[in-house]
Amino acid sequence: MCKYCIMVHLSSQPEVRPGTPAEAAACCGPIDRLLDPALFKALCDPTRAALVACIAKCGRGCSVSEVAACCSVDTSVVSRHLATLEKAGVLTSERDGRVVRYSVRYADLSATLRALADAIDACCPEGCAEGNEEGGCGCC
Amino acid sequence: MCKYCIMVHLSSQPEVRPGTPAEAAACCGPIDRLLDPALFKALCDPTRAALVACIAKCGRGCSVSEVAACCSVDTSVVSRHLATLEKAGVLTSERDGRVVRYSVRYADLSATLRALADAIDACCPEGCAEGNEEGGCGCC
DNA sequence: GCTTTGTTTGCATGAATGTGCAAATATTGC
DNA sequence: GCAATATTTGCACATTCATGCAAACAAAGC
Repeated sequence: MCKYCIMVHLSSQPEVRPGTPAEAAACCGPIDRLLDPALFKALCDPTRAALVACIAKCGRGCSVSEVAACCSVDTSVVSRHLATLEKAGVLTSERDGRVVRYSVRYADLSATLRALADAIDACCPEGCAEGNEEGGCGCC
Repeated sequence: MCKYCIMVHLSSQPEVRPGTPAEAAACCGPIDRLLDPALFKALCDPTRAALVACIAKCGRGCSVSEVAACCSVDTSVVSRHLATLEKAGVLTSERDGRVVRYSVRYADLSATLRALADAIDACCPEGCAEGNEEGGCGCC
């Protein structure tokens, strides 16, 4: 619990919610960790997004040259994009001889997105998600 | 259903799944629409992500100057960032006299993220999500 | 009308980034 | 060892973009 939330708790106010954006910024909640710019940075490029969708729909490990055959950019560019996506945790790579196969980390990726969705709903004052009415918000 | 999937269906193969990334790219599924680079582009900047988290935790409409007090960048920069986030569908704005209040579109944002998570799971060949064993994948 | 406050826009600048080409590296088969 | 195939890296280039400052615009109060 952050400094602000402790303060509010000590004053035993029923609604635990920062009153201003400045207080909210000082109040650390699940959304701070889950709203990770690094993940979005990996997916914000149209070419990279297309590569992820392509590999995801293929449903198996795909080599760099296989993936490069799908899009209009150079193989070296695809290689760099796939490395970027792996570093961001979207893909995994596996070397098989000369070939490097990239596959989507389905479970990790979807779990991260659902956790973020939960964190966003927990911040919703009108209770977008259920189980948000027991006093205090779930944002901190 | 895309051209590839129709072809596969007509040949009555049990497993509806593109065999190569090239076929997968030609196969349009839910993930193609949901893996939208525009949304990620809005959230990929650290400053913008912090602004969203800040407004989300605050739980109410926040003015530009209020939000600007939270971070170290100029008010004009915050104004531009908030406009960008609104255009991407993350925030909504409402004018109240001189003040423009931005709030998070909680329900829309979390629903989009969950739909993407579902689409990713539907592509998973090992059935990360349940209800994926009735023959054929959910990627197309 | 004038002033004040809040927000947006024009402009310049520096940094980051996507891309292609060529070269280098890695691995397999001969 | 040598050739062929697959991937990565170095380099250059063009574009995008985040940022700050100043000016313009909008709305309220006097």
